[in-house]
Amino acid sequence: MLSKKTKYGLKALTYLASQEENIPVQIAEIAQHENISQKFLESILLSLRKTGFLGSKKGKGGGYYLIKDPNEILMTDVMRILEGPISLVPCVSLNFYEKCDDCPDEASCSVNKLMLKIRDANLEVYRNNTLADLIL
Amino acid sequence: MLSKKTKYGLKALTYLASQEENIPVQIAEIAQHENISQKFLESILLSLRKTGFLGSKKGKGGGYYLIKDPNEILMTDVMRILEGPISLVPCVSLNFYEKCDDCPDEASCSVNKLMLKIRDANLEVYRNNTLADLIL
DNA sequence: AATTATCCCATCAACTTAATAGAGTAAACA
DNA sequence: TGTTTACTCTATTAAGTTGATGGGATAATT
Repeated sequence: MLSKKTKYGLKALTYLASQEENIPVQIAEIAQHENISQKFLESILLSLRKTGFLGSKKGKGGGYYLIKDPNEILMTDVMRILEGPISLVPCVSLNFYEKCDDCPDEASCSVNKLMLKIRDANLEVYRNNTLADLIL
Repeated sequence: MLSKKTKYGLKALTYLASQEENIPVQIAEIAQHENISQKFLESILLSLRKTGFLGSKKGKGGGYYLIKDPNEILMTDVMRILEGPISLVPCVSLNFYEKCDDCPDEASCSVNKLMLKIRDANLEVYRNNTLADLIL
């Protein structure tokens, strides 16, 4: 299941992408428009800012705004920040590789085999979709 | 992340598929061979039996065995039993469809749009892989 | 009857998620 | 300069899920 964090994050990014560029949008406005708990959205936007997707401005007229062009925001990057590894199993992860503690040999592991295919299928989608593609 | 239930279930199925047909294999043997908690595996195999993948036999010489040919066991079916819906969001699920409570309109939802593509990509993999494909 | 191994109940600790509260900081404006 | 505005940060918490375990019931061999 997709976490609400990711769901909310994607919705917020989409909302920002549909706004005029570089005009800060307040958390409250996004939260209201997208039916999101404002406090929860706060922390999500913060993490998107810290990872270089968003800029922010404090005080009156402040808010969050996209830093990059929506065409250049890849879903691979967004998903890794919001949802974590794209792989369902660490032993097939490109960015978060880890050996499975219970598995003696990856080469002969049936789960590894299947999850490798799933990883590639998902990467294919995320790599070929930018934030711009999510806007109607 | 893939649940351990699914991981263990897949490993157990693979192990059974590599055995002689119709010869029951004991839980203990599978658990030992695949490094799985025996008690946990018990409940997994039980659910695979109740859903028509496995047969079982009690008493001495008992155990679990595959009912169908590995070539005819689709990963779509296995995954739905072990892991649940293939879709990451209920609003794009074929078998477990549900409207999102927070989303007023699916047609204009960016999450829906992306997750539809992910669902199709995953279905493509699971539909084209049988248990037989997992065996080396 | 005794042994073997599945069946099925119920419990439990650990972890994660989603949400909330509240105090701190920086910018704008009068 | 002081007040308002809105992001920043930490901490807490309720609820749910996961993975594991224990114990007894049931059925099939020997």
